[in-house]
Amino acid sequence: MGRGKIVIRRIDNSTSRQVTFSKRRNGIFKKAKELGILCDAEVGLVIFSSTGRLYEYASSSMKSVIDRYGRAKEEQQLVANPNSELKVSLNCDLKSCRS
Amino acid sequence: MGRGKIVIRRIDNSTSRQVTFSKRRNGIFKKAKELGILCDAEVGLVIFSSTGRLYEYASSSMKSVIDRYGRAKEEQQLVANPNSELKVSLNCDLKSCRS
DNA sequence: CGAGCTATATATAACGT
DNA sequence: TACGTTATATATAGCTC
Repeated sequence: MGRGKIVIRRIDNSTSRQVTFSKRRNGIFKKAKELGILCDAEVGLVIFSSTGRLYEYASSSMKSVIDRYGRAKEEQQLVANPNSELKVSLNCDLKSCRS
Repeated sequence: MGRGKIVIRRIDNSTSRQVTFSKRRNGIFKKAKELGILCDAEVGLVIFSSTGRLYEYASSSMKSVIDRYGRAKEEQQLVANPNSELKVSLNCDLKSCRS
């Protein structure tokens, strides 16, 4: 998206990499916000630059996103590896929640 | 970006919302991957659709991103609220790491 | 440097099937 | 309803200041 087409590989020149990082970081944060609003989704985005600096965006709060992520992952594990008497009822509950 | 300009507000029609969600989700994941590669950044993206389904992308692993996020947040707290004898040495260390 | 400025490359909204 | 298509809106690469 620009004057010339680029190949997606690490930008060697440090200055160019910083400039591109700044521009694209702004772009992806905007996209994340739009997705959250347009589609009523909960979005969490964490980015560490190559210099180690943290940038973040969450449509709600990062804590909320990470907590929910942990719970969702636990559910995935249970469904993939059912090993308790909760299997049947849990599967039913999950399926009924899906669109 | 399309046949018509849209306003960024929640899409009321459920079907349209799902379609837009699917397209934009793909788009933002692509952007996240490109940013990670081009700029040598560590990226973590978590999205919960309005139906509650989880979608995720991490340039490394989500665990790595979340762990690093937690550590970065702790550092931010320490720098913002210095309340220990570690203040001076920690500030020095952090500053020397910045570009 | 960091902040704009276009020309182009991409993403995607509105339609077709 | 889920997939292609394509006209348009956006993002952004390379420059300029």
